[in-house]
Amino acid sequence: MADLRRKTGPSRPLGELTEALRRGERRVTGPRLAILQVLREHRRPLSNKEVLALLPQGYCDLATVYRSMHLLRRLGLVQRFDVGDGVARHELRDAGHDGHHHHLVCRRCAQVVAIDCCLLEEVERELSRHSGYQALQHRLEFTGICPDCQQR
Amino acid sequence: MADLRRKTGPSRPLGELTEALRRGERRVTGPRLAILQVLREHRRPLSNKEVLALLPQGYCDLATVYRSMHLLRRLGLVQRFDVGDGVARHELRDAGHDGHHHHLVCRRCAQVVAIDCCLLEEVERELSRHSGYQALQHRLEFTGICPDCQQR
DNA sequence: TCGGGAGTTGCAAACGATTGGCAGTAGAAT
DNA sequence: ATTCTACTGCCAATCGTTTGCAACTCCCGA
Ligand SMILES: [Mn+2]
Ligand SMILES: [Mn+2]
Ligand SMILES: [Zn+2]
Ligand SMILES: [Zn+2]
Repeated sequence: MADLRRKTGPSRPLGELTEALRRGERRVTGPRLAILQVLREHRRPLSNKEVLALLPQGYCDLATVYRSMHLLRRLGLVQRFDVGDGVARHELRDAGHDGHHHHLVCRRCAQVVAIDCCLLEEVERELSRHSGYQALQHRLEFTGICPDCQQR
Repeated sequence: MADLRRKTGPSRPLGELTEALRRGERRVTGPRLAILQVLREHRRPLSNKEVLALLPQGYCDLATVYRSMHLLRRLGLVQRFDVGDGVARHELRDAGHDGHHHHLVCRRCAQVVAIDCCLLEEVERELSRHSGYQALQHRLEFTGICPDCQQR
């Protein structure tokens, strides 16, 4: 089995991201640029509130973060994650391949381990053949107790 | 690869379920029995509202459904699913093994295909070794376009 | 069979995340 | 600079879920 741990590479350049906006007939605004910067600098699933908090003081409204995140997702720039606590989180996608990936989250302290490789392509093909469903996608998240939290 | 489709067996008997309640120092009440009946008769992920609607008219309160579902989950009798639409769903666990399973849901009509086997035990072992995390669990759901919806 | 007490329930208010309306603001093309 | 719209801030509205509390009921022991 391949190494499951993820070696996070550098984020794709900001210019490439704004280019995606223009291609989508969307405007490159202050709030959107700032949100992209935050996502580029913090490469882990962030809630919209967290994104807002990481923005310059009072820089934009929470509703704008929500709307921007919807847009970025429609454009395929971010991936959405649901841990099951009723709060959506987003993370910038890597360049190249479709960039989707998965996580291992500690159930006590929420520490996150990123998982680089996805082992479900073959499963998806088989599942598609059996079920007749097409254009399969999946969401997969692991939880566990991290080494630190085990010592208590 | 094993057959991914799930052959749903009969539900575990009601007596076995109420026994679990008693073992957990909990009382076997009218609402809890009725909710268990609904879960036994509809073996697919149900939202709390759906469960309430399937109950005899005005039988119990939505808050009671929520509280009961929490309890059933703590006792390990039901499994919770999050499709990503902000609504939690629950399904009765099978007897025997830990009973967890996964689904393939159509993104257009929400038709559900149950997936019997879980192929992630080996992955979890490997992931635990690499990361040091313990007591791993996972949530995995597939989506796609079902055969019916493809013809449009 | 008959209390009594802890566990449960119904009802409504509270909550937190997310969305929608709307009038004013600001990209960007001309 | 002008103009056309997309976009934003502000705030109310939604929606799923949780919680406080008084009334009720399951269950055990007398
Ligand atoms: Mn990640
Ligand atoms: Mn199922
Ligand atoms: Zn994957
Ligand atoms: Zn599994």
